[in-house]
Amino acid sequence: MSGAPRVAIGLNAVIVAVTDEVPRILTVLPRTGEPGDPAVEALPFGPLDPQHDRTLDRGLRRWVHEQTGLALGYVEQLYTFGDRDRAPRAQRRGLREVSVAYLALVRETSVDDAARWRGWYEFFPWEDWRSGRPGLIDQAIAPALDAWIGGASETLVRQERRERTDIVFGLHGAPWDGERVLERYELLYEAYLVPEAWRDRDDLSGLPEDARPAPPVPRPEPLPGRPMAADHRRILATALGRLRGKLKYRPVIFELLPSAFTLLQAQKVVEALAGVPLHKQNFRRLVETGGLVEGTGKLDSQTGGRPAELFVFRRDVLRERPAPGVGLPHVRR
Amino acid sequence: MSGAPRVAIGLNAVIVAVTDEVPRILTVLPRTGEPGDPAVEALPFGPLDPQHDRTLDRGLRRWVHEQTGLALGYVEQLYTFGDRDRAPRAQRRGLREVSVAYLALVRETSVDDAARWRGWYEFFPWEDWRSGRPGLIDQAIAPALDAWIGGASETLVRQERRERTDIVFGLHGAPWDGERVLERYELLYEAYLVPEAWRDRDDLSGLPEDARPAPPVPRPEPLPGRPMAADHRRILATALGRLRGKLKYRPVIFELLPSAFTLLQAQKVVEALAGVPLHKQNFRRLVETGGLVEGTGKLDSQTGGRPAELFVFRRDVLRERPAPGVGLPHVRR
DNA sequence: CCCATTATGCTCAGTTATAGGATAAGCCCC
DNA sequence: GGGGCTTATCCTATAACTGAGCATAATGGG
Repeated sequence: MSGAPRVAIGLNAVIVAVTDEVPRILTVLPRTGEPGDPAVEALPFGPLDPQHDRTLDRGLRRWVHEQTGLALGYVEQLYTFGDRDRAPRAQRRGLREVSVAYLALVRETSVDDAARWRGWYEFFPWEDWRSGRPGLIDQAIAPALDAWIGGASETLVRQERRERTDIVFGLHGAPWDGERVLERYELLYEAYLVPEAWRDRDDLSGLPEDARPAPPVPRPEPLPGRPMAADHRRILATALGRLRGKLKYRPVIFELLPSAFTLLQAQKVVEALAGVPLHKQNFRRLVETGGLVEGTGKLDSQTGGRPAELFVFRRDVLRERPAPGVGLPHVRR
Repeated sequence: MSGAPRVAIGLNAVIVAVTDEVPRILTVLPRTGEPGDPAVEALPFGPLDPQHDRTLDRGLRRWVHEQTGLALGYVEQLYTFGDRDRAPRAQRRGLREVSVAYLALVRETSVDDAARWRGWYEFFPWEDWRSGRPGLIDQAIAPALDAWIGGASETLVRQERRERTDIVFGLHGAPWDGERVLERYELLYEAYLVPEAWRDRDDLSGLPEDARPAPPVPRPEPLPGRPMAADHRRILATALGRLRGKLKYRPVIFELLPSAFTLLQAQKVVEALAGVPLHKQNFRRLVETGGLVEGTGKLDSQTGGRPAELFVFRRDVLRERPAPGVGLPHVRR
């Protein structure tokens, strides 16, 4: 390492939109790839201008607008990532990069060429249960994790690994918890089942390894799911988990919907993010009796069947009820 | 301001314990007070060692232990505070201080002389509803906020202020939401009802003020509630709000309880943090049928009445149910 | 005009939450 | 040793909510 490390602070944005029932996030192609690298996309990233950015989120809005042309509306701080090994390349330059990640919800619009929309589940194919339990889990993930569990020499370690995989992936009778997105990704990372694990290891070769467990031999096949630069897929997982949790107690979907919408549109947005199908009549009952929406009397006849009434979000609900959300059902077994 | 501002990163800890039904947090007396300042306490604060602290929370644990002798158990990242004006004194030295705040839950123990335990509600007297709605709200807060609302010259601004005070303080028929701790503090800050608002303003004199609204004339009496250094009371408010939310869906109280406890002890801890009284029989049913605890068969006869059974936390519950928590009732009107 | 399609209204049973009555098992005091 | 106080524990009545599905309504397309 070259000299005493400095600390740099940056801002990451997970910018979410839902169109055509697909949840999407905005990615960029970082220009700073190393020669010969495959082109891995990254989350939009920008520095904090300590003099002029009055708050962190204003700084974020500023450079997101500069980089992509997007003017962000709803923005919420997500988490601050500061692990020493989170950005091995910066680390080799003697820089400790701490990044404050934000979640932004927008209505999808076209963006500058430098950026593009990507389906969220391209990065986490195992998170989309809208058509039932993804086959990927039983076909690829569970066997690979079994191999990882068996790769531990000590019984106790094997037991811990088994317990953890069961909980986070809902195996052997444990329920599936849609919010544990990050725990699932981190487990796959530790088990060397995502490409980032190997890449980071290579990037760190020569540095002290602390207590990092030995990688499995033979090297397992990486799972489907698009990798990202640095720890950005971890940030993305954090965002999805947080958003899924937030849906239940804050009316955030309306940030993603047009000002007037049908109830099915709203339901599809919730399903897209939660990753589970919902019961139509109950969803309707929930948002209507919960006072979250009010009918406009206008109809949308683009439905293919009976025209649907257009609804608008009732802002007053924030005043009336402490925690209005849409409430997701538990996935039953 | 002296030269181009640099960015410094620090870590703050909100360390919580509950003893004798009083929720407490650990404070320190910063040695860096300006001459003539009244002694304002601060949250424990320490730097990140970019070279040796592998993760942010390890850095936190390191210096918390060095400063106070405490070895932290449960630690969770809270929020990252980076407003330019959050630490006016550092700012005048040309430093942009970004601070990552953590929440730690411990069982109260004695600490080094440099630190001391303070009741949480000393800082937020209006948050403790265990004996009913605090008189402070109607006697002092509501009138002071009324004056602030009336102090706006434009009707629209007055309307917004009215709406906001109603929502966050549960006035004029709006429900009280125990989680809006930060919103309440920030409202009081904006209304110049907490000492920090005036202090920060004085500290910033000479600097550009942007769109900061003019302070009210005449200067209102500050409300009861102990002030803190910099924006630490804001951090504290964030922590209380987050903890109150978390109680509902994660079994965090057990971090604050001894390994064996009676159900009433557990209930009192929840009440202390949530700030509301709970129905005893229902609390018992909730934690018992929720599988959060299991009886040990041993009895505690220190109760003053019939001896209570001692219970322990069932770790297995994390495996069985996605979101086990104790569930707080809504405050009804 | 029949049919496919989507919207919307309604029911029903099972579950969960709120509130409180009733009883149990200690202690203190006389 | 019994009455009264205190806290623990069990249990029930009622209300509210949830998940699931049936039935009907309103379109457009052959």
